[in-house]
Amino acid sequence: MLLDDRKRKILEAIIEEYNATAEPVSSSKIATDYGLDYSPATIRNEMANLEEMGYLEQPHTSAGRIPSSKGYRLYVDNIMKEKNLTIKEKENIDAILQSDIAKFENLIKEASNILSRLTNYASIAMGPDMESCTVEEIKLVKLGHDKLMIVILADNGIVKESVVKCQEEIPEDNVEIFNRYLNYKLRGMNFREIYENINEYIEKELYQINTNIVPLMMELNHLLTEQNSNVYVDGTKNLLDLPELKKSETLQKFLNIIETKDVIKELLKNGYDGNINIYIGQETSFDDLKDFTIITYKQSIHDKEVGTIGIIGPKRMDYKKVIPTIKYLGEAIQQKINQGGEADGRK
Amino acid sequence: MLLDDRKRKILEAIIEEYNATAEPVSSSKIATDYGLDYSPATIRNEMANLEEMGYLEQPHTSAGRIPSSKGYRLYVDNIMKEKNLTIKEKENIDAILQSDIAKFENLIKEASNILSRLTNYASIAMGPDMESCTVEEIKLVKLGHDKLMIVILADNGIVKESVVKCQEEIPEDNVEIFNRYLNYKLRGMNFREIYENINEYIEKELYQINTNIVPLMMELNHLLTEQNSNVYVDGTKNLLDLPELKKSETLQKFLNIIETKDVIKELLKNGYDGNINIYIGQETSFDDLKDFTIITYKQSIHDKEVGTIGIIGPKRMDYKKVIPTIKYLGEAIQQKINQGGEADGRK
DNA sequence: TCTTAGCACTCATTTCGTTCAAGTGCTAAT
DNA sequence: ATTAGCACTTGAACGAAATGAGTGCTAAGA
Repeated sequence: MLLDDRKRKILEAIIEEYNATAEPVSSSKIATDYGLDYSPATIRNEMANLEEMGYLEQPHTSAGRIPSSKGYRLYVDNIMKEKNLTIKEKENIDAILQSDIAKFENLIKEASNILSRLTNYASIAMGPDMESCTVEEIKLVKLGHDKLMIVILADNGIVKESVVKCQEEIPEDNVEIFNRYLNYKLRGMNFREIYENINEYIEKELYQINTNIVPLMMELNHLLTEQNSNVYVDGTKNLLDLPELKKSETLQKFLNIIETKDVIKELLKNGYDGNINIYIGQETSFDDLKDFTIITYKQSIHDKEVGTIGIIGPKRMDYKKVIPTIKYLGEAIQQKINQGGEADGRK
Repeated sequence: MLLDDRKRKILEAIIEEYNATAEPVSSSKIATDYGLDYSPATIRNEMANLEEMGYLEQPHTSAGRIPSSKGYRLYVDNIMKEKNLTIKEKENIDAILQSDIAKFENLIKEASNILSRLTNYASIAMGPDMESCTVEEIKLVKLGHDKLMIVILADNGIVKESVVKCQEEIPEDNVEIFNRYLNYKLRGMNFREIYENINEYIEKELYQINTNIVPLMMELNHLLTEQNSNVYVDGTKNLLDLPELKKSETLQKFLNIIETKDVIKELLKNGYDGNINIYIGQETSFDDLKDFTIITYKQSIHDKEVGTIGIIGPKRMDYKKVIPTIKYLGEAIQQKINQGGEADGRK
């Protein structure tokens, strides 16, 4: 069967109506309210066709139709026209991003928070996988009389740090020695390499100088292996009022996704076609996600992934608006990341 | 009416039964299963009395009784006997706390995570209010060619840090000057004092040396004012299966508490009688909390508050077990915090 | 050949009465 | 003071009937 223009128009109308009401859409509604000059009967025939083609679904025989994931996919890819952000909206986003957030993890969290407020869905954010990063610099900083802070600057610009409390005061010059030695040994090395091979060796070398190297190296190891890919979710609250979550079963499923985070992590890690990825309903094969859509935007610096932001909301999502929003924000952040990087340096 | 021993025994039995089943408890159940040598009719009379005294409630005329908040309060304060942790359980907790987590925020999060796993309820954690802290030390650390990390050690041992990306490379000796100057000016000063008064002055003084002082001071300000009292919630998932959350209305209320966090923040901040505080149901006057109990434990170093951990669960909570657990964990952490502080320093 | 009016049919939802069982409160006997 | 006995209350479960939204199909009209 051919997907002619009338079918597209009808599908579009159904999606728009369904997005607004979350109720199955009847033929008469489309016939009367959407300016298509056909009788309900004709619409009905077309709806039957669209269902046969997999773009619509029918909850039960005597109900209206709702868009299937395939229907939404078609809509997103071929039918809808993205609604550009107004200048006002853009200015808003720009303004929020003005402030100097240099610590990347914070930037990504902040961005995700903005996103959830902007879209009124829940937002998700995840740091990068650091395994393949290399060490650009290590610094040990003495704090007070008994604390040492380890700071690692990675080649993707991300800074990781942690504080170790020592048993006794460490002389300043010991710190200096550690510092030099660690940099000498570890600079340029891969995170994974370091914790797989070299640790024990260094520990032995430095143990004679100061036994406090032991907890220090433990913490260093911890810093290197620590999952940076923690998933942050924000704005869950936005979704709680959705009619699709009124059934406590769906709500449970949703909370399960949000709480366990494994599924989200999995999704955010993959992503194949460019920065922006859209997963509509059962496209992901995670059953719990079948009523939800996730849209992600991957951030990178010089081709190195540094994190991902995104939103999760009902399949019945305002794609026309949400997609441009996430794109704009994603690009704005991208620019902000690259800004000081090397390019213009203008503020 | 007098609260005699038999009444207490019956109340105890009812609470125990209700805690196990989450169903209204009938007189016959108590009479047969709880070794009280009375007939259902007698129990029934006593139940009526207990209700009159406010310790029990009746969902509707022909139902059994459930304990009221007042009933639970009496039970917790005067009736139940805390069930001491087994040696095994204590060892378990000790073992988990072994690892060297020096950054306080992480320690408190970790502790709350343990708590949620130990109790099977949701756990909450909150950092301290830093407003009244004083600066013990400030360090600026140069990272790479264009980044500066600001590190502040507060008098309660908490370390705060942030990274600023600069417009151009800052010479090592400028950093040194900043460092000395900031320490000279700010050491011993109160967080609030600093951001209220002195900032602008310093900025002027140092602007001539290097204009990058501007974003630096902005970030410093941000570090000082930043709400450290963020509330972390963990293990929400544990509660989702509870029968009391089967009604989507209660679930919504619960999620609202968890998401907005204001209520929790409020509670965690107050707390009047010692480290441990127990809020049972409507004792808090937050209506959404009326079906829940929150137990908190306040952590401090040398009388300075450094954070709070706690749990949130159904009113029908296993108090006998939970309270000793939270006490033990709280004290263990307390010890861990104080450990390196100045006392013995033994590992 | 495409469109549509008309109508029978399906099925979720609502409503209402009935039954059922759990559990109480009260009275009277012990 | 305790308790057996019994009437009474009430939520929950079940089923039948009514309701109504919306479809699918047929046959007539453009």
